[in-house]
Amino acid sequence: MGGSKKILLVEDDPNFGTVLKDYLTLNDYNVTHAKDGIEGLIMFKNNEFDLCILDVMMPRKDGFSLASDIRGTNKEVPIIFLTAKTLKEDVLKGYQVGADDYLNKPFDSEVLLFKIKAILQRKESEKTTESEQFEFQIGKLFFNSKLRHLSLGEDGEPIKLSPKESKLLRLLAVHLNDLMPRELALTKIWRDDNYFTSRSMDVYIAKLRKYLKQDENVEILNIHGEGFRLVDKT
Amino acid sequence: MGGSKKILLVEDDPNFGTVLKDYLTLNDYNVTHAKDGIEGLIMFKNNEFDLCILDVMMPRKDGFSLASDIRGTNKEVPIIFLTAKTLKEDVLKGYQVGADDYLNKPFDSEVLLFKIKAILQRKESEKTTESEQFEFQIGKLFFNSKLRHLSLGEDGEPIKLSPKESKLLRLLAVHLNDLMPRELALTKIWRDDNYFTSRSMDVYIAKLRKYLKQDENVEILNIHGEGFRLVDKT
DNA sequence: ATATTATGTTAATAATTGATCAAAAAATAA
DNA sequence: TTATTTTTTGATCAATTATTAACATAATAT
Repeated sequence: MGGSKKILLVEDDPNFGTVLKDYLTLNDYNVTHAKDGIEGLIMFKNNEFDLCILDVMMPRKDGFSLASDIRGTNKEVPIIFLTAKTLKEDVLKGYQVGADDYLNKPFDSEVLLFKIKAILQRKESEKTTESEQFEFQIGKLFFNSKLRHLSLGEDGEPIKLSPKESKLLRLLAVHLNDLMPRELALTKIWRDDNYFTSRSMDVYIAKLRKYLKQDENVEILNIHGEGFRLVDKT
Repeated sequence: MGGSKKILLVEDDPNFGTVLKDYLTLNDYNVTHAKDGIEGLIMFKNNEFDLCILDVMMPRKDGFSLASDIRGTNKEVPIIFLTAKTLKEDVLKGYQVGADDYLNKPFDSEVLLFKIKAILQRKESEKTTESEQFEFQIGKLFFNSKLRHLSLGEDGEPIKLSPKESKLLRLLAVHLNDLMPRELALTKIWRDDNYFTSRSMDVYIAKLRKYLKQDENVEILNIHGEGFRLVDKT
């Protein structure tokens, strides 16, 4: 089945895990079942998943720790926690680590399906808005967001950009000559919108401005309170 | 306080409702408390809310029914249900009617805060995708409400407008040659209709009039006690 | 006619947001 | 580990924006 979404299920209870896997498989999801956090992380790194369902209490590496690691490499993939505990600290910890949803065991499987569907739909509509374009020409500058190279002319000696520099420039380039909302960058790249991430972003804008000085027709303008605009006056 | 989000809280238990309202207010939300579904619906129709928190079991009109009515006029606003019941049918019903989240009473208030924050952030970033009209031509003037630019001719040197200036001009432009009720601007832009916001709006009208002088055929007229009218005599 | 309320406008002030440099902290590679 | 790169944070300054006061005129009602 080609179009089925890939789910990473990390659950140490073999019975429950198997049942859940079968249930999801029956509902047309492509499920990979990892037995603990360590295994989960390895599988995550070696595959591309559309969604992660993590048990919280697991030997070797708990769900929170795993979620942090996952977020370390991927700030996009939706995460759902399964937990027997209803402790407030746990719930908060979950949201802090970037959970998309939370389910207390025992839960109804139909509810889980609903949530999965809702979350995947949300992500889907976000994704279609922005293509996976990674090569841009901005004035005389050539920018490859995958290689993180910025060069003057197609084969000038490239400046190497850091991951965040590159992601930010890419977002700006996608919205060339148009507004790139501050919030968009903060939620997409920093995954949190607060005073500090906002300051951090400003620092990156300053860095990019330096790089872009190579072409005097290219600049990043601020729209106060809204965001930034990468303009090409050529 | 300008930036505080407006929450409609519909809860029939007076004690619980008041406590919750106070708690949210303390956390910088602007809370309107309705005592039952009917009152909630009236309030919803007369205001602009960023989020609705609805109790499920209420006299006169239950939360689901209210949610349907709300969705009837607004498909965007996030809805959180509060419920004592944990019935699966209820949860599904809630999601079907367009709930964004679900909380079982008793819940921890900090968790609620987290959810509110998460949901509002999500909606905020979705909003930027929205395709609202943002380009207007008024006489010889070209106005882009997203970039907050006003220029004489399609590519004249643009005047930069402030956020409120831009929002107000946009509302006027949407109602070009027609009445733009004072109340509309106050609820939509200032999110509060009182003496001070009203005076503030007058200040902004004065500012806009200055900008619009660029085209002698464009002006803002007052309709005493009603609002303003942006006219293009061309 | 006059009291009252609504609007017009300018300017001062307060509050928010952004730019930039430098240093600390954290993450990653050698 | 140590070295290097990347990211965050702090501090300071600059720019922008929103609100309010003050004083004006205009419209309406009694």
